[in-house]
Amino acid sequence: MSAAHGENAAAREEEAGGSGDTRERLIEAASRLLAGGGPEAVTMRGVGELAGVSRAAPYRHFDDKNDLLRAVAQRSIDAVRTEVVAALPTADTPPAEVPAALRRAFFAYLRDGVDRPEHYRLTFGEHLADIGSVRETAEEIMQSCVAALTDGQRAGVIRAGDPRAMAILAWSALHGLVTLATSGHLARKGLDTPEGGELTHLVADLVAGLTVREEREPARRSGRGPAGEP
Amino acid sequence: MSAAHGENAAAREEEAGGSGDTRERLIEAASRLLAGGGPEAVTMRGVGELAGVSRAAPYRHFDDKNDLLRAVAQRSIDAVRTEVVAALPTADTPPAEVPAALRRAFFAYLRDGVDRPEHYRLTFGEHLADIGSVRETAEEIMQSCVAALTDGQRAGVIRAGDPRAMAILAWSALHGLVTLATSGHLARKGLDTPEGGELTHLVADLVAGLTVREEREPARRSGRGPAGEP
DNA sequence: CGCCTATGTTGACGACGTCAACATCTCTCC
DNA sequence: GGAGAGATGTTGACGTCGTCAACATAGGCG
Repeated sequence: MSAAHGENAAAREEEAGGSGDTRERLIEAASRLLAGGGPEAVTMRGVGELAGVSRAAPYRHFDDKNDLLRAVAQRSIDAVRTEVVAALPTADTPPAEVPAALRRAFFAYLRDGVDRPEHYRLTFGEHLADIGSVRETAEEIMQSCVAALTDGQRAGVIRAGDPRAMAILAWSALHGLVTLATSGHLARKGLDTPEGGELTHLVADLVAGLTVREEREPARRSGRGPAGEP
Repeated sequence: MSAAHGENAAAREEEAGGSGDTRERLIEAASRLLAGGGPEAVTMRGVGELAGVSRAAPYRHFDDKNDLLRAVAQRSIDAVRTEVVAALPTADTPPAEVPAALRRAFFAYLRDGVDRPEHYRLTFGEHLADIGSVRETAEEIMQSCVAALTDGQRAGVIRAGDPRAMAILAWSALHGLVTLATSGHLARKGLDTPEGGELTHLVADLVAGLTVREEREPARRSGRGPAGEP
């Protein structure tokens, strides 16, 4: 009832050169199966086989299937965080470049989700139980976004308002775009190229809604959108 | 490969007084199990038992488990559509009341999702395969929203911009709020009462972003939010 | 050397989705 | 009325899945 997760044997041999290789191969195999057919396609037997071990071997490294999937999800959200935080504007970003940086960060998030839909759904969806750690990482991304918006407000390029509320709405919109697009509720045409496509425009609109109003209008339907960076 | 779904026997005895009762009980049972523990908790055996029939009886009314869940999802989204469309402003709505009507409609959507999270995820999530019909209903909701925004623009209360893009972003934001809230990524405190809570404020902010700018500021953190209808 | 732990294997169990075979009930048509 | 047909429901069985128990091996350490 109170044991931490993933406290299976061999959890602590992190960088010991031993044979932690197997654990790695298991995660990789699970990740591959996940990408191929969603969580249902990740079977312990299949993972073992793909990793070159037997069907019960994964239980030497993970408590159960949920624990294994959690490791995959954690790895996935860590990558998202790295990418998004790197793109977000900081206090040092010249004010004029803040909107472009926001667009880059938002689009990176969107792209991660759309490119690996099963990983995204696993990470931010409902399938997983007991994902405290994943949730923490998500909260870190949120905090970075709030900080970026606050900086932008100080610099006079982000409109007034509770930055946390704005970040939640922006994140929700991105999350919605990813899941709606990948579940087929949205046309997804043109997202193959990073610059083109409807989602690019939507991200631009989203950022436009966060910035202060100048003479700029929503910038819709203008051949090359404002997402081509300065 | 080309057969329509749900074309099982007895699919056509819709209002025939016969014993279509069983089909109804099966859907009800599946719905109950779904609400209790997600799609994994919906087992054909369990559905049969809860409906008072045997484990294979559901196959007389549905092609397979997916078909049964699709029926549940269709019923769910139909209810959402009815509720949301009823709340949306129409061309006859006095301009001054358009924002409030939008808030009501958006909040109804949000509330439906948060109140029955498993149904919502089933309907708008990824679990289901071959949900053409569900997707069509979702598209109808979208169209109604686009129409409402267009009317609002004509009436001068909705800001300029591509109404379809605005509707997609708004829907995405609502969808994101629902799924993030119900998967625990968001604090969900206070949503028990329809008027209170953070989500109410967020919906208000969302609508504020769609309306024309007057002297109004984002209206955050003001004890009783603008969601208490006029 | 002998033991302990980490790691890996096979065997087995129960739950699940699903199909086939059989039973029953009802309606229709002669 | 009776015979057939179709709709509806039942049990039996199969293969797959997650998971545990029992057993095997191998390496480190006293």
